[in-house]
Amino acid sequence: MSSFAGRMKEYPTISLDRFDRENLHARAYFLSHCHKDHMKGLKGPLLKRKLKFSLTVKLYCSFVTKELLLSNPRYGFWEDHIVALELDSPTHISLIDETTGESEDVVVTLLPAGHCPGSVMFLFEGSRGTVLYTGDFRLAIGDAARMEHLHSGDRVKDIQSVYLDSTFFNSKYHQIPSREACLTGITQLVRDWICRSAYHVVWLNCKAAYGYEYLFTNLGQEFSSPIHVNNLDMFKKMPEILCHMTTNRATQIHACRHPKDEMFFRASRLPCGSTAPDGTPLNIISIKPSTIWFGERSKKTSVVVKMGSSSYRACFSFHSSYSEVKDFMSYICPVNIYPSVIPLGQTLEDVVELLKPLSRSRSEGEDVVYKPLGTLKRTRKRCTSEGSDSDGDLFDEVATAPRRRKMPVTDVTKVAAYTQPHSPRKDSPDKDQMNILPEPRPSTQPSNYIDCTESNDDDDDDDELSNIMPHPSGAASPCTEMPCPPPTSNSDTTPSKAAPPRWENFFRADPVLTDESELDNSQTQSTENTSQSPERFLEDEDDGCHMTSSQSTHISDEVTDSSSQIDMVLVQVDDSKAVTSDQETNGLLQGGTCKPGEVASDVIGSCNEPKSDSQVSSDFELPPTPGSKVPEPEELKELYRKLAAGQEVVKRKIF
DNA sequence: GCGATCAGCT
DNA sequence: CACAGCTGATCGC
Repeated sequence: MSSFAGRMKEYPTISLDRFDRENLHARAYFLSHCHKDHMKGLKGPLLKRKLKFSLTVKLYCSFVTKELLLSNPRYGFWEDHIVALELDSPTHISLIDETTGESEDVVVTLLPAGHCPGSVMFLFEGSRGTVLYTGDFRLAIGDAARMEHLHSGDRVKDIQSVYLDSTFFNSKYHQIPSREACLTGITQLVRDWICRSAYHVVWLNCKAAYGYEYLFTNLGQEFSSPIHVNNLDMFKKMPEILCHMTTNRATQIHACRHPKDEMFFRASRLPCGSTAPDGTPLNIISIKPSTIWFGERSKKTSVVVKMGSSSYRACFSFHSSYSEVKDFMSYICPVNIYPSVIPLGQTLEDVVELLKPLSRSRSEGEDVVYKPLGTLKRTRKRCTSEGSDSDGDLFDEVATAPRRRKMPVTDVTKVAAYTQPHSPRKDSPDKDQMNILPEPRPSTQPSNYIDCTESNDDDDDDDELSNIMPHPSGAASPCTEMPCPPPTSNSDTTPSKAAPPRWENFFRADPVLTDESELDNSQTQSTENTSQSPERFLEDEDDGCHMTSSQSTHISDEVTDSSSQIDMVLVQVDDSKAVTSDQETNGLLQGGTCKPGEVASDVIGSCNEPKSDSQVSSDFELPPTPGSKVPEPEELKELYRKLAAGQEVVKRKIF
């Protein structure tokens, strides 16, 4: 959470992302994005009164932020005082003191921040130097080099100060998998689940905040099925978002909310109350996007980790990792870096100390080398990174920014994707800014997918699945192509592949349950229907869990090597890895073939029961799932025969 | 009645 | 482990 007080040393007459206290006297306001912790005081009565009598005080933000802000009527009084600016378009602003008439000019440029729809950074240029206020951001490594307005000609601008989103500037978050990698993992889990039957639904447990639209729109696109959310009013002018989301509950992917949604989920209900009209209980998994949870893991994990029988954590970050921040700051190498977020468990001093090596600010003990011919040069020992200066600039002027090769601006799509993918055109800034859809990276699609490689599950409770899964042996998902098969009343049959689903025939739009007794009732019923043991609820909350390893590594806690910036590869399972190392170690595949109804793959780690560090074989000694199909001796025999012959025993999905 | 602040909760 | 909120209680105006 931002603890930025609102003002920058260099330009104290403007306020950013804070609108209370001293900021009430600002000459101009800037809002980087529409998250509440950056809007403190924005609807305060004092500010409202000030606006009423002011002709010059404005709020500057992106077009999307303006739209999102004004979709909340409580901010309606800002309407005539908001100036929406295009991305990457330097704009001259006069900062006028209305009492004295005194004026100061600055040029501000909005840079895409990749944090949530409409989020931007503000670059200010004026008589007191060039400063960058980052707001909250998620940029990938190398993105800064592609940002035109951080450069002047071929060189990086000389930036005096950066007011930095340091949320994850901590070695715990040294590496966070890329947006694409996280998306791939989540997509795969969703695919595995919703393709089992029409009654298999996914609940994305996302906190109510802008920032998940990237996930929603990509999933919506991937499965040609819109995501159910409570409200879409704020996106009414953003067709690219709108077309992948819906307020119609008859869909398989949900991101709806309810004040007691976790309780609903534990009762096998969706927050919206949607049910199948024929009374068939829905099989719901929850996916909770998290970053901090992953950062707390001492071992590397997959991008998606199974928590309980039907709940998953998926890595997902709105903020840049340590490496990404480091890359960004090393590249622009400002004189000062002021953190605007103090991560939990750290002090301001900790963060400042960590940031010092990335800035040009003079620190104690740092030598100042005087140049015989006039200007002085500071040692550059710390302000280096790849492509840094060679000896050639030994006599650089003090004010010279570090020399960095600007990248061709041909690959800005990824940088701008989250907020605005293209350089805005003058004729339709709105439309441009609302296009937040990045192109998914096809290269990260798995080439081989093992439906079931982890049998080290908790589960004693996936009955609902075993009743429904068409392939008790845990073989490949029936869904091998999109769109998903239509729902069938007999879920034990493999659905036909061609026809698109007709959800209206299978879902009933019941009013959302609010009555406790009704909820309790539904819970009872649901429990009966699905044979879920009460223990499951405990497991879901179990935090004493232990990661299983998988091929896909994750947040790395190594701070030593900044060169290893490779995104964690998610789902690349080659044939030789058709059996997980766990299984191999355990000489497995007896009871270790996939349990019916299991969603598991090399991408998905599991985290449901406390296990020993060595990931003991007791993983596979769990009692069989009640109601599941125990392999017949003939089947086992056949399995052993295939194993002995080196044949495939697990079906793979080929993409 | 409203806003600010905090505890508690996801 | 909670990234960004929400609700409810309390207090002051």
